[in-house]
Amino acid sequence: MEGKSNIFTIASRTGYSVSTVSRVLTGQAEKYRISKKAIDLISETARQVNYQPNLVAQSLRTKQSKTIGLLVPGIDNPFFATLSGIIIKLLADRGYHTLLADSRESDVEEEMALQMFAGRKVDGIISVPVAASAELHEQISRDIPMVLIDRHFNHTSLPYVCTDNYLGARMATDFLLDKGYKSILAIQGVPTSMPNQERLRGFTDAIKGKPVHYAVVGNAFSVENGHDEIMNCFSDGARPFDAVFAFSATILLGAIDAFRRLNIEVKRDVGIISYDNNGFLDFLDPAVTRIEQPLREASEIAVETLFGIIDSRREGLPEPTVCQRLIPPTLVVRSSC
Amino acid sequence: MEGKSNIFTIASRTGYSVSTVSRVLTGQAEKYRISKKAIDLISETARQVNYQPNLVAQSLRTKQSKTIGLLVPGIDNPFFATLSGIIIKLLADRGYHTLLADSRESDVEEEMALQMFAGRKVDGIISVPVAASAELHEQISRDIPMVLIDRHFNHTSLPYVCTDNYLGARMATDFLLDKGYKSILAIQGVPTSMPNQERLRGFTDAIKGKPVHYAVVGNAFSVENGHDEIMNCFSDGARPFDAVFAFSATILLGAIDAFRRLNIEVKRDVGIISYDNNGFLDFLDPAVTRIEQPLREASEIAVETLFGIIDSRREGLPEPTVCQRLIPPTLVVRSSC
DNA sequence: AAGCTTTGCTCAAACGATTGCGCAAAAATA
DNA sequence: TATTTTTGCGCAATCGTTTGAGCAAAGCTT
Repeated sequence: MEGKSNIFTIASRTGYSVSTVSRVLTGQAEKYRISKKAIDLISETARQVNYQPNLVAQSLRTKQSKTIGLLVPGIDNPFFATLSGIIIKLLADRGYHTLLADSRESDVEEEMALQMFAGRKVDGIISVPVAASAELHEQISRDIPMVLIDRHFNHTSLPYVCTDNYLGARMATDFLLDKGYKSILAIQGVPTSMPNQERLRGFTDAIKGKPVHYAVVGNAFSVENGHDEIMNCFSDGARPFDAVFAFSATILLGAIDAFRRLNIEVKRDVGIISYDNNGFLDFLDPAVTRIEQPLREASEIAVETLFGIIDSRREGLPEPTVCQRLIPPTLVVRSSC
Repeated sequence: MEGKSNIFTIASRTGYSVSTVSRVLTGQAEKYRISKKAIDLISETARQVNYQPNLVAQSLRTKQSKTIGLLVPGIDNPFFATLSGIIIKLLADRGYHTLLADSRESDVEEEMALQMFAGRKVDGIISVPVAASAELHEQISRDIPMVLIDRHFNHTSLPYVCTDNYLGARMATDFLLDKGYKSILAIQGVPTSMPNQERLRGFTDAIKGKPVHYAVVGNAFSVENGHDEIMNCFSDGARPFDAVFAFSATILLGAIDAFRRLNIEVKRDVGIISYDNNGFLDFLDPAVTRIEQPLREASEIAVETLFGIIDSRREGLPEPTVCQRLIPPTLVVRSSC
């Protein structure tokens, strides 16, 4: 009834010791040969007093919190929101709870979050890192199993599962080239971020040696950036490019908005292709051709990998070989180019 | 250095007792008249061994977890993603962490989440409830301070802060009427959900007594629902309505898609207005007139209210008067009607 | 010099669980 | 009946903190 029942309450009400109660309640009755009578009485009493184990005390004693820390750089970004939704569900299915932190693309907030995870004694961490250096992540991962998702570091032994941004960008660019576009404007996001670098590399590699004019501009995964760069390039009637490759859906939106202002019609006047998962892109007119990342698959692998490490460390087994996976994205063809 | 330093390590390295160390490290040095020498030595040693307090042990002892449970019905829904982002930030600013659970619109998952929050001894709960009955929420709220956001229950004393869905729907409908539309189709979401009921009431009240033809269809806050209902009503050239009021952005998208298939042009052939915050709606063509909910303001009030309860309970003061707020939404006029 | 205050710290008991070890009673075996 | 084995359970330490109470030494007062 009261929200204050603990293992001791049950012990005194049943006349058994706390040890026995604990063993029954944690399902260790067999192992310790508790009588059926005791089991029944204790279970029944526990139900009556509406016993809820104190997970804090449990964590302290067992050194298992049944909690995973999830660190994303912006939960309000639909991409990470979707990703989080999938991961939270996968964790819940395994009986784990999620402590969510948002670094908001700031490395000091990231550091605070990681320290908090460590203090909270989470059993594992799934992180979309923002820091330039792997140092802190590596340090923490010595104590706590960790896997990176969506972004990773160069030259690190941390396990990660990301989509192959290089490949995705090549696919996008090749598609444009196949369609016969002759001059392509790439609008990039944060230049230092790993996905951006890979996309850029994919783009330039794809275009290398082809008789195609191109340029790369931009510096943020934002609507404004997309808008501004289009305004710069296409103002006063200029038509320097016949196709645009937006490195994110946000950039794309800004670009579309700018084109509308400039009275340039997408598809007829200029082809457009974008990166990112975003079902919304289907509702634009024309619907936008894009590179989609297999979020579910990536999440599943990441979670799988994480528990692989957790389990092996718990058992004292040698760690599984570090999983560093790049998953190929898919090209979703619509009518924007 | 090692990740295993605790208060005891520091005690033995400095020669002081754990009590003294604890008091220094929790900033209670003054209060207990610890010498400056001790303070300096202990702090310095703590830094050297990279001491991180074990928050689990701390929670157990102090009965304060510095954690708030946040329960949403679908983190992958941009609306709740945005809301969560704001709330997480507000909590972090106050030094609180967020345990996020996703009920996925299921009341059994909601129940599990709430029980989990209770077991985890969170200091407070912010919930977007999905259950039909307030019972469980009310029960839990006796132990743990709680505030509802976005949705609430009828006849409950639980504090909540929601946007005024009735008012929003009236505003939307009045706007359509002012514009001279004569026959309006409302596509609703989950009929049993509180926001939907209020929106429906607002819609019918606004239309009552006006010389206007109308209908209400639909049953889910989904793209499919929007699509299907439009297909039903407008198929084979029928034009039974000159305006559509979509009760959510998802519904709206489905509707737009259907109109496109039917070769019906939004704005010229039919006016459209929508509910929900979604910056994306500005990038549709035409941009969609809509009712936006002041998420930031609501979140701030909710967090404020929650800490009001937390603080007063901690101090043993009488609880603040129950805060039940309806915040007026705003009409964002674009060109879709 | 005796008594009173202040200073600076330590002791030990919580918080609510888990768990290795041990032990009495009952049952089985000899 | 004496011994061994099994059954069923309890004792007490432990996880890493916090905190009320207490106490010796130093300083002050008269």
